[in-house]
Amino acid sequence: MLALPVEYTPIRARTDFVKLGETIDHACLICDGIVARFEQTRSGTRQVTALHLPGDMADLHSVVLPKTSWALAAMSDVVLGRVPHRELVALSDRFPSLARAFWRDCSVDGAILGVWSVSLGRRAGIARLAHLLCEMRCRYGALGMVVDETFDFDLTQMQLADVLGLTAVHVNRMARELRERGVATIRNKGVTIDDWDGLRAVADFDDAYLHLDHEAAGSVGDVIR
Amino acid sequence: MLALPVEYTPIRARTDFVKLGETIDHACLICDGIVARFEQTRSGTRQVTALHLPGDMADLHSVVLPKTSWALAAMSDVVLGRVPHRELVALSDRFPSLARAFWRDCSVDGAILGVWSVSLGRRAGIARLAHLLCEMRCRYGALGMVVDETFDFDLTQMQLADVLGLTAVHVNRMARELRERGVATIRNKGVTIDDWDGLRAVADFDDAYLHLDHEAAGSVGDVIR
DNA sequence: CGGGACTTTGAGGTAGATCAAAAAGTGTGG
DNA sequence: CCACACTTTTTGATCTACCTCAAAGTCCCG
Repeated sequence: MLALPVEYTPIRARTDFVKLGETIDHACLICDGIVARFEQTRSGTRQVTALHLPGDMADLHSVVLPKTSWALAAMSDVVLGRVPHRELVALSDRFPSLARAFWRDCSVDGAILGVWSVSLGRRAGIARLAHLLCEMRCRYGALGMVVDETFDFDLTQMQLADVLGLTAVHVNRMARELRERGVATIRNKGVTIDDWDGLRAVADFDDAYLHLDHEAAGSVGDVIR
Repeated sequence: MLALPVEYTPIRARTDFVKLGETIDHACLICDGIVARFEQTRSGTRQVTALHLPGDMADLHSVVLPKTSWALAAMSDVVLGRVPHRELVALSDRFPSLARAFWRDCSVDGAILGVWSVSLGRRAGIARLAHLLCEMRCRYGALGMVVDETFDFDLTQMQLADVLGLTAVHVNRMARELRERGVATIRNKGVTIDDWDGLRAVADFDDAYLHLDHEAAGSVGDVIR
């Protein structure tokens, strides 16, 4: 259906490849790896506001808001597909249903961020970490990337801290706690869910907000590839 | 331009008028008052994820995600304009630029939520409150509703606590602190900014994320009215 | 084999929670 | 216009989750 001129670019782990306040003319499709959207305070501490997995468009909203109010960082080695805004605008002009798919994608992004806000504002550290693992289990699951209740989610504890609004030291202790409770194990190169129901209970997790049930349409990434 | 069939409905203060998990067929334009979007944990504590002022569409994303993963509550007496999804879909089908305006509106909503997440995850209570006041000052300002550095922002401290991810007791102490530092005064029926630069410094505030500069297009509410 | 990044553990400090109760508003009916 | 009930604000005292600082242990890569 769509032969878009996607420009593939490899990005090294821990590179900030979109800066705050830049005006950009393309959107980033994640082909491989993990990308974090983040912002920071004046003192320099970071808060990650989204994690993007393969198939996600990391900054589809940049099509309608080309001046960024956030930045993007590669959490692992990443392969990016850069899609010009121009093409996406043309496409959304021609196909209203596609325009709505883009709009929907940005809305799901917002729904996820809403749930993260609840974690940041109202959940204890242990539940925040558990909740993140639940979400990642579901999202990797939808990509068919969970084998034996194990998936490759390889962030350093410092990176996790920036996602969870905690310090690396506290993340370490919470990870130990989850391991000792027998619900999940965070290892180098991969997370294993040892007790899904137990983990969900700790996290107070309900997957409805991920909107993974979407009738056949799949992700925006699917449409483009 | 657009004579949409808007159904006006008054809502009493502190009513939850859209429930979690509902499937809705209309979007809510705020004509008067303040509406909070919120979610809650199993234990019942709430986290507000957006505040909507007059002219805002509180749940434009429901057009593309009709099954809610959040709820709406009236923080004050509110006048709502209900707009059928059907009409908005028809409109976005016919006018691609309007579809993009809706998409943009949802993206700004996401940008604001991102900044709130940074506050929740990385800022101390005093800065969170200061940041919220800065944002409200800017948003009410854009509506022409700030007179003498004072605007009508009348939430109880418990409601503020649900926005800021704090307890009401702590909000009270932080409000006192801001008053004692001479930067802002929270009073019944209204907030006064006593020292804008001072408040901004406490908050670490930069208004770029609000995207208030939009070239003439104005808010989605403007388009509909 | 050596150096740098990451993880793990410990000890002590603090922002904010929790619990409790008094003071100040606000609205209602008589 | 007052009395009463109810909500909201304010203040105090104590507790705890999480931070900070520091150092040792582990892993990884050249």
